[in-house]
Amino acid sequence: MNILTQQAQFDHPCPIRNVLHRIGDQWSLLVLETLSRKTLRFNEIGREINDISKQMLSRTLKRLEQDGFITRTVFAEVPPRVEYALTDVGRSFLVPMQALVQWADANHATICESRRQY
Amino acid sequence: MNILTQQAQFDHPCPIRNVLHRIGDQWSLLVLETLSRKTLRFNEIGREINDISKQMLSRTLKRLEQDGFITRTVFAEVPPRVEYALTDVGRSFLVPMQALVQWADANHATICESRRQY
DNA sequence: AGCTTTCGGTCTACATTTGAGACTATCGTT
DNA sequence: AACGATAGTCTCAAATGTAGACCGAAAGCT
Repeated sequence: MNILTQQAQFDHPCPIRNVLHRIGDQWSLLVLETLSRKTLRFNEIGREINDISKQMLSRTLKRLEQDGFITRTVFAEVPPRVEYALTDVGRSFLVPMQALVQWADANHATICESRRQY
Repeated sequence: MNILTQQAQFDHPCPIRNVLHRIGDQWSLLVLETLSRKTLRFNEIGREINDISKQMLSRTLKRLEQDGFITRTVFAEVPPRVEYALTDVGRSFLVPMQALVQWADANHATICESRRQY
């Protein structure tokens, strides 16, 4: 039993593993990285990521909002405008996230070589 | 288009996004964290994580091995013994990963509170 | 002697998640 | 008058994940 599992197995509502499970899905990191530069609208995020379906973008944004990483602001206009922006929590998350991205950047050549040799 | 997407969309074999996609799955971080303390056998890892299926453990270990994060050593014994250990690359990955874990630890109460309020 | 457990997986059948694309209503442009 | 943009939701099909049976040989227990 490690730090990631010790609470999850007792169905605690909020173990570390729970947190990592959210950010460790297919799209969350990508969305947060996209929002790290500036506030964006729904379709703008979709166009940046380029291969995310509307459904998954919608779900991912909703969960990130629930968890307090981002805010969702609706403007009463037609056509509708909805803007997504990082919260303080979201911005503080960028620090460890960018360390990860940098590691990936520095090591991806090595990893690809490893895959090729396999 | 951001740093994570710019190469993936051109089907480059090894963009940063490719790397993060692997580690950003359901189980990879958990397995790496489990192996961070010591070398373990297949079923030992399964018991530590506790709620991973054998199939996913098998697949996850195979991909981590392909990508060069871990080594797989088979001992010609009966019953069989197969040991998994971190490589240098795997160990270097622990640095940014543990920063993430610490962030999750420090912020999970806030996140849970945010979920509750939603 | 015979039964159970263990090892590291693979296989199959079922459940859950994801993706592609249609659909919504309103307004500005052509 | 038709078209596209807006932010989503809905439905159906495809992909992915889970649970549990199964494998063969050996060691431990009764």
